[in-house]
Amino acid sequence: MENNRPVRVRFAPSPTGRMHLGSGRTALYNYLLARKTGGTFVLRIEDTDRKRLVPGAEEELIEGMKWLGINFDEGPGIGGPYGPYRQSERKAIYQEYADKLVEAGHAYPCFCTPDRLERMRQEQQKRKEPPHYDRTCRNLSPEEAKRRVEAGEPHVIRFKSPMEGTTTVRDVLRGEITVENRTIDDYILVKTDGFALYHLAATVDDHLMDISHVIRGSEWLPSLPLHVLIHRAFGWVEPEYCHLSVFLKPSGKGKMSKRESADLLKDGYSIYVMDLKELGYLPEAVVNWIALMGWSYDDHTEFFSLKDLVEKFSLEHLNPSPAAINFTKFDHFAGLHVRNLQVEDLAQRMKPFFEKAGYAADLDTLVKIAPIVQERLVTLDEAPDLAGFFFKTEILPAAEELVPAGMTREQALDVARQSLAVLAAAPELTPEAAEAPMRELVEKLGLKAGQVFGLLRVAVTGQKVSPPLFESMMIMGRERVLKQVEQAVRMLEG
RNA sequence: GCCUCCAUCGUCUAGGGGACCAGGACGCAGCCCUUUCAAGGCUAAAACGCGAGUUCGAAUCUCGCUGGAGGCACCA
Repeated sequence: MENNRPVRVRFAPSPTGRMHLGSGRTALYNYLLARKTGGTFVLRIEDTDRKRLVPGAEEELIEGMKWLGINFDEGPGIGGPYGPYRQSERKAIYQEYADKLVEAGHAYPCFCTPDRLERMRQEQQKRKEPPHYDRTCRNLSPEEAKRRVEAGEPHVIRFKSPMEGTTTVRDVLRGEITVENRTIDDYILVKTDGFALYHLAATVDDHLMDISHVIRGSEWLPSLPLHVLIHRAFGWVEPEYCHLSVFLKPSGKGKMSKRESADLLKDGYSIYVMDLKELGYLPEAVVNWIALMGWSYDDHTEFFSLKDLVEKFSLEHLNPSPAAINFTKFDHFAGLHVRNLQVEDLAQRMKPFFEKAGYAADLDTLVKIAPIVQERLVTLDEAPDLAGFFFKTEILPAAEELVPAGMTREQALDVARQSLAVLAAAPELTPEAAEAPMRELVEKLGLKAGQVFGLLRVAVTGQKVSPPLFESMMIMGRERVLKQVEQAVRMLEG
């Protein structure tokens, strides 16, 4: 099915909202196929609807792709031989091609008012008919239509779709799909204001930009016959089409709504790519996770870097059925990729999150901390909770937390005093030098390691949960550690 | 309502007529390891939607049903 000839593919989002996981995956698959085949990945902005334009959306989109590591070869900002790459800058091109279609008899001007169309639709609804244009203006003579257009009468351009027969299209994932032509409406190609609508603009651009494979969301599948018909009306050969399954909400019941997306954030999740960055997820994890929603490599390999994916990706292993978003599995991948990082890299990436939490974290210390927090993190955002104490000027545990479960305050005091003596006597506070004498003390006292180390953990870090105790003490330094334990003794005395 | 697509453990999936009393992963439960939290290791429970047909043989092919999803704008 798929050879390895260099493809020309495009990701064609409209800047009408935030970049979500679904668009991220579409961009990713396009990118992967382009890199895999040594082809070209084009970014095209579909901004023909000026009313729905959201300021900053294009910027966030490009930022999101950059964060994920999905770089495009041609597009806004960097240009290319097939530009411009914003459809709003291509208005004249669509007008020209719409005219060609009218001249060739494949399209016609329609003078019906939005008002009339609305009434028509309502009646059709009432009669339980599918909403469609009744083709009134299709029957106008070309002469009359031309005269009214030249008289300046407001009009749209509609596609003259065949009224009988069938149209067969091909989708890479689904094979041949045949539809009855009578179910294909005379869709509007150009609006009254002269702007092209998606169906015309995308089709013309895909041809003009020499796109070989259209990989897009399956919400476009129903309009595929129309797009193919437009290509054919021009006498063009259509590209290969590949419609990706949709992402469903975690319950599997339908697509995610705006409301539900907002609720998600309260649980520390989001379907918006840049939110995930903010939440401390690694882009590597996002890529790995979404790549595997609708694509698989074999029956056991799940950990992939972007580079791995470029090497392994192919259209054959795509799955046509919808996939429910599963954030629990995402967390799993997030953890795997944190653990996969080089220590220096992890330190570097944690830095902004420590700073955001109000800690003046220096890179040298973060490099020391990284190995002991690495296997405990799912997101970078969790790092300051776990290891912020290293940067605190004052660590003040609550006195009652210094008393381990099943122990009296007096017993705890005794343990603290003896621990302090042992630690102070140790040549240095490294795991090698301090752990063995401490364990001897535990044995001598007839206690469990957890009891003694738990007390010390709270005394030294101020936390009940922390990275491994002796490693932490080494990073903190002898002086601070002893000061903390002395403080604990005083607190237990008082 | 109409059109189209989809259908394997709760979820993501492997599977493409015999290798499948269906494999992996997440999660869940239990156990091991253990100074907390993790990580890691082991074990368990857990699926071919239903019905016909084709075939010596069907999770795999065909049809029907059911269920789910998407689409039906002077949005993309």
